[in-house]
Amino acid sequence: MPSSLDCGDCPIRHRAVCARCETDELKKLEEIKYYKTYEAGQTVIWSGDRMDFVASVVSGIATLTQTMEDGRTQMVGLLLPSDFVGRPGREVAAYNVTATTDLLMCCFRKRPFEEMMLATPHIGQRLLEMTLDELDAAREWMLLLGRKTAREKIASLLAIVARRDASLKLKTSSGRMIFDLPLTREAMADYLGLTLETVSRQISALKRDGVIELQGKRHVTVPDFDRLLEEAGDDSDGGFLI
Amino acid sequence: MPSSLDCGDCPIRHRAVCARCETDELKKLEEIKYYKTYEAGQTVIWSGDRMDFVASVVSGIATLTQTMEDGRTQMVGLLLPSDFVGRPGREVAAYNVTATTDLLMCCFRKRPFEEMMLATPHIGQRLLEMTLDELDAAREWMLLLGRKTAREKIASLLAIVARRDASLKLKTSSGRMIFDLPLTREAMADYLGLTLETVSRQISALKRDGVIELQGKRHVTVPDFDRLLEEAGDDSDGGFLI
DNA sequence: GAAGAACCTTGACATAGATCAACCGAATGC
DNA sequence: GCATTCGGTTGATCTATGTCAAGGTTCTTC
Repeated sequence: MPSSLDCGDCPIRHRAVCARCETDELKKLEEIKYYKTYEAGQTVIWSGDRMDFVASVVSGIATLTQTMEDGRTQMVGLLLPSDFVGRPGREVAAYNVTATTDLLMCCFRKRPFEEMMLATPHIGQRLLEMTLDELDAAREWMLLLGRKTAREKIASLLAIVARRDASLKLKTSSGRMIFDLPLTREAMADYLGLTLETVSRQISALKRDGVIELQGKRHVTVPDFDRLLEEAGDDSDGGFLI
Repeated sequence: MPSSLDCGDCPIRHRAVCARCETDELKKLEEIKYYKTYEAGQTVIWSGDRMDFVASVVSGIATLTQTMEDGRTQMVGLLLPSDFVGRPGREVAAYNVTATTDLLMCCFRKRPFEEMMLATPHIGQRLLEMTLDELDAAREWMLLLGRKTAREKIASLLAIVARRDASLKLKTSSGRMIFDLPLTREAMADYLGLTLETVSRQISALKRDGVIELQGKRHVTVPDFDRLLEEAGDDSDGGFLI
């Protein structure tokens, strides 16, 4: 059924690279697109591999990671529905891309996509906007990695996931919030520049202190979102606009 | 004299946002541009302030920093000649921008620049390219912040500065390299997510181990660039293409 | 329903880097 | 010429987080 999806019915229609496209532009995109699925845990691309497509995440979650020769790994991107993968003009993948849940991607062969970008300013404009947003997120993340304590890192991650989840469900980010963690403790550690043991301990500590409640390992209840933000060390003024 | 600079003679002509512009496009840009200078140490903008211009760094160095309420600060961008400051479509600065050396900026009032961007695809195209480069750099930096040791962080910073300096002088990045550090120990600490004491100690250690030589506090000689890269823990294959 | 395999938690201990503090040298100001 | 400030170095000590190790749940597979 994925291969029959019509752009008009696409769940990420208004947020992805194609968000600004007119119907005729969409029709052209439709001609060069194809769908691809990956199972949870599967690798989408290895860093250094030739990559002859770019893509949008339609559903599911993927991660971008970098690794050092000795195996230390750092997540450098968390790809959620509507996020874009790949770089026009680049031949080779710069990061490992891994599906952390079952994943559906809307792919475009690179060459035709690049040509369309030149012919269709709307695509480039939207991609610029999305890239600037990602750059802002990366900079927020740099503050987290460089200066926050382990507890603040965990609280920040929980706040980010909570907010994203709320925005998907069109709810406000305040008061009591309930959501599922889409990441293992290890993936969280890779996101936060910690070890998985420290992640586990700090989650236990936040639970003990009543900042969060847990049902199982992944299902989280935040009784008071403002309290969580305090723990994250973020400026109270909100920050993230997404 | 800055205000009389002609785009044709501009030192960053072929690397800045205007790099792809044709002569007639350049002429239009020339009408809305103005120059501004800042002294070393001066703040260009405070995070949260209204910002009614965007700009290119023409000469000198500036930093982008984020701070937490309690004063912890993390550098999230190092702006070198040709780098772009500000975000089209954003009213308010998201970061502190500080001149670390005397600084010359080529400014455009935001509104006219945004209009030109819509009318002139070359500008948006180039800005996209530059933003993607910055995102890659930010991700490299995230690996550094999250996973590298203090010694590797210092070595990485030295390698980055060395490479940038070499590319300015149109030299190759290998063998013996000599350059000046454009940052204080404190600014390096803010870049690397360390304290200035740790920076100082690790620089002394690299010196003791013969990885670098120092003349004064800022003038650095790297006898063997490959050795430095090993210390940085980077994949031997180079990485940075700039 | 036993045996693995993931995934997670917790404890004991080690250590890299932070913190606190003293001091140095070169500018800068009076 | 003396005092002050700024940027930097180095030492002693503390601590947050990493490392190593054991054990617990839950789910899958046979």
